[in-house]
Amino acid sequence: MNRLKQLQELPARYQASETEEKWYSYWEEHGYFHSVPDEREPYTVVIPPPNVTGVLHMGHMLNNTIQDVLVRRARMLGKNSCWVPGTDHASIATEAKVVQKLRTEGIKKSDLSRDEFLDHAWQWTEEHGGIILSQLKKLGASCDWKRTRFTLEKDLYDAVIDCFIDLYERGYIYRGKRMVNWDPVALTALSDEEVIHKEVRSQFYHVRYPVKDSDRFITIATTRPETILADTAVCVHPADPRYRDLIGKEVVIPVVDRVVPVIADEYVDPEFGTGCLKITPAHDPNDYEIGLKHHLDVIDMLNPDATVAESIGHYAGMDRFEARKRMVQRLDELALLVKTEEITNKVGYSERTDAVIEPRLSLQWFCRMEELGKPALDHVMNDDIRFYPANLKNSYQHWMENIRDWCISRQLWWGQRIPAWYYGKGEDEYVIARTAEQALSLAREKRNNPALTENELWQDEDVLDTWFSSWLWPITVFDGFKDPDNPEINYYYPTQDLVTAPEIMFFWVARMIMAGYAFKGEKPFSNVYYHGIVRDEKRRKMSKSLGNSPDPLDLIRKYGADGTRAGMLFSAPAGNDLLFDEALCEQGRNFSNKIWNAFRFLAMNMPDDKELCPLHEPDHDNLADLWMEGRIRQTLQEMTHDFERYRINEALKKIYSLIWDDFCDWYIELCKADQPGDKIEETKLARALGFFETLMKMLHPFMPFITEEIWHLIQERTPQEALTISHWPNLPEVNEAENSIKLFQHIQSQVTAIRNIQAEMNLPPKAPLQLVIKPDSEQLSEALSNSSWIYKKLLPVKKIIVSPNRTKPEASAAAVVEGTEIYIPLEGLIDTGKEKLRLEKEMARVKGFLTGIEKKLANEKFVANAPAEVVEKERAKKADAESTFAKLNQQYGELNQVS
RNA sequence: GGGUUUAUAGCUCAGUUGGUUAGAGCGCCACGUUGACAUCGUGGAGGUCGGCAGUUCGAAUCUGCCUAAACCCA
Repeated sequence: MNRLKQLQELPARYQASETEEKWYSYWEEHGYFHSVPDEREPYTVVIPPPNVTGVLHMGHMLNNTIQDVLVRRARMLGKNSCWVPGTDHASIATEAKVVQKLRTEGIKKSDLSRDEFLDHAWQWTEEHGGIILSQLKKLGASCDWKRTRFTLEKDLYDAVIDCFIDLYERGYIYRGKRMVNWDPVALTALSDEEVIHKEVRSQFYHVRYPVKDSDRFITIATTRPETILADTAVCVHPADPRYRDLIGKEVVIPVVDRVVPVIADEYVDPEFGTGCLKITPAHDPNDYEIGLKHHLDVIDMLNPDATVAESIGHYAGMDRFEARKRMVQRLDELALLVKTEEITNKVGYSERTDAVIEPRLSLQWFCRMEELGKPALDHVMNDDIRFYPANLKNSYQHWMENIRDWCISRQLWWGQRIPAWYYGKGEDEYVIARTAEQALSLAREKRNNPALTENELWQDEDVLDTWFSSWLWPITVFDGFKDPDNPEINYYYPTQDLVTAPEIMFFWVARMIMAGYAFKGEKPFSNVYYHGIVRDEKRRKMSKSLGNSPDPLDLIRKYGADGTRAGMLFSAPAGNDLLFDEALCEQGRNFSNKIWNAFRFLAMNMPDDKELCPLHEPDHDNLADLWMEGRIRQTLQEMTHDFERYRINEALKKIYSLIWDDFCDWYIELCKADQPGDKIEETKLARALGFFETLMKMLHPFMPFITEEIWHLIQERTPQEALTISHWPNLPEVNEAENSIKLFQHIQSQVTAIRNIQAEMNLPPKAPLQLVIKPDSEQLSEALSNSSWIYKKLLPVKKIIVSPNRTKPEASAAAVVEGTEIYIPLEGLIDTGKEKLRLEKEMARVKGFLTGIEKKLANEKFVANAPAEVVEKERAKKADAESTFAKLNQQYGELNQVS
């Protein structure tokens, strides 16, 4: 009784926050999101693990909303849905945050031991870790929380070490001195992918170097004049006539007065700059290559923090940019600075610290990519793994075919420590081992020295790139390294869908695919759905630093999680970036409210004394029922098609329109009792509730909370009957469905035409109308007669006559809808001038249409060449248009007689 | 410099193998609230599909060139 009363008195507005709290904990308590292997088909998704100490941003919102829609739908389709959540230790980002935090406490990283630092880092992780996961719950993410993993937890740590050792033994990992991308703020090497090239305005300094034993000069151009200090040659194109005679001579490097050779190499572009290139092998990758080729000296002028090294003898300890200024000044004083021009060039910045990357020669660990990349490329190109949108295969292919070895060592402490133990300073004096003991015995063997002690061994100080652990994620979350044949990995792997952004295709997707084939001999997932980047209305990427990103949790508070989810998805066409607009979340909230009020209206019509059981069998004598049922079936098919192509926003738009336009604006209107205040007939109400239930199922993956709420308001349900674990609707085919839809839509068009007349003739919306409907066939006439109640529900009908033989009543407004003539007698009300204008406009439209078709049909080539079907269709269109025009013309003529 | 993609109503986007005087949402305009919803209802006005040329009976849809923009790689 209480419940019935509650239903009668629902608030006029939907209250999102209480509802969301209630149902999320309900779902969690009943373990609906927990998956264990069983006989069902698995549907597995691994979350792209966010940074453990991060907070939810708009990109996460979009990413996880999409995953949740897919996972929830799969669950309703009867699959064993398993969405594995977790976080990433984000080596460089987290370490930077911890260092910064310690600095505010007056502690320098260099004052701490490795263990002390890691204690601080773990403490930080425990304080901030997992915030983002709890935020995902607010969004409604139906993750299997019991499976939450972290890339630095023991099992996953061990897996990374196993992986390193395995690859080392297979010859894919090597140590070498190479030119790497050096981040002088984070003090670590980075991979190529972690460098962002930005276009900037730079000064291009033209500097002349004196040619030794001559009064000539040779002019070079550079954007980094401080590196002159480390020049070891000047290079020209061998065929460049300007400098040909200087090849083999020597020049004097300004300021340091070092004498270096002038060499020739075809690498130099004579058109660019002065055509004369200064060579600094230690500080530029191309120069390094030239240096190797010509056996040049390598002079490293920078300390790790990008200050000038003591050994250079000038500007020692000075920051590189300060040194640059001073160098320019000095060159000017020496009258060697020819000119300065402003140019646009690309400069590499650290993805994490935004510091200008310094190419630096250093000893690092690398992973060979060529062989690992081969299957990863092939299986994407042959669609074993499908990309959505597919055109991203092109970038993938391009990257894969030009792949370079991966620098995997990072000069950081937060991460998996490289399992290399050294026993000497030589580049090869190391062993790879899981433990110190193992290392010792290996080292004794390798060195052939059984007396070697543990104290003479030291482990590499560095850790591995975070992506070197992330690439194993689809395997390690199911303990596929520790226990390669366990039932879980056998059941869940390969996973089905991966949802991510194109910007991490190389960082992560490509490498996961490599790892999948390298360690499991099988792809890690079948489909990769790439969504766009969330941008603001000015197309700027949303970011914290720009301050142009709303706080997702604020959005959820304002518009509800459902409204926010809908808003994100509305603006998210597959593959395109989305211009986020808060108005779309508002639209989502309004939609929630619309649904709420539709239900509230039905609830108000419920009997006072008993529960009403929703009916799922339509009334076959009620055209509206047959139509609604047909529309639902249609929409289900269309949504299935959209999901197959990952067109999630399209699917949402369809169910949105089905609920709002079809169900609320037409179906519910037709359920209403004739008299205001009277209740809806019980069986009609029961059927409306039946449809409502189906619609809630169809909307549930997108807007899980309000749908679950309404689901339980419609009927009392046991936990086994919760919407989130219910089955996706599957409506049986019905004969005549198509005809019912057509007939109903014909009536809809008529009703709209009549409303148009009401509006254009300025009739008060409630002024009673007489309607004369003149269909063009007996059969249609009978069908419309049987459904004449529909007109009465939707329009203020005083009297309605349906007959194919009626002539036009005098002084009436008229219209022709798909061959059916409509008259509205307006004795005394009609404004003949206006009505004439209306008809003229309509006639002009039809005439224009007709002219187009006649032209086409008059074209002999068209009639001769076009398929018969098409020609036939044009002829039918012509006949229809002619008939409509004739009817309109007659109506117009009669109007003339009246006036 | 190399590669990829995009260019359709004021805005954001649909438009299946070329064949309905081009569709949706938002925005805009007009009218409307004693019967769920103004976080609402009803009706309406807006594009000839970036430009040029071509293929074709027929092109927003195919081809070429041009212009503009975005992204990736070097």
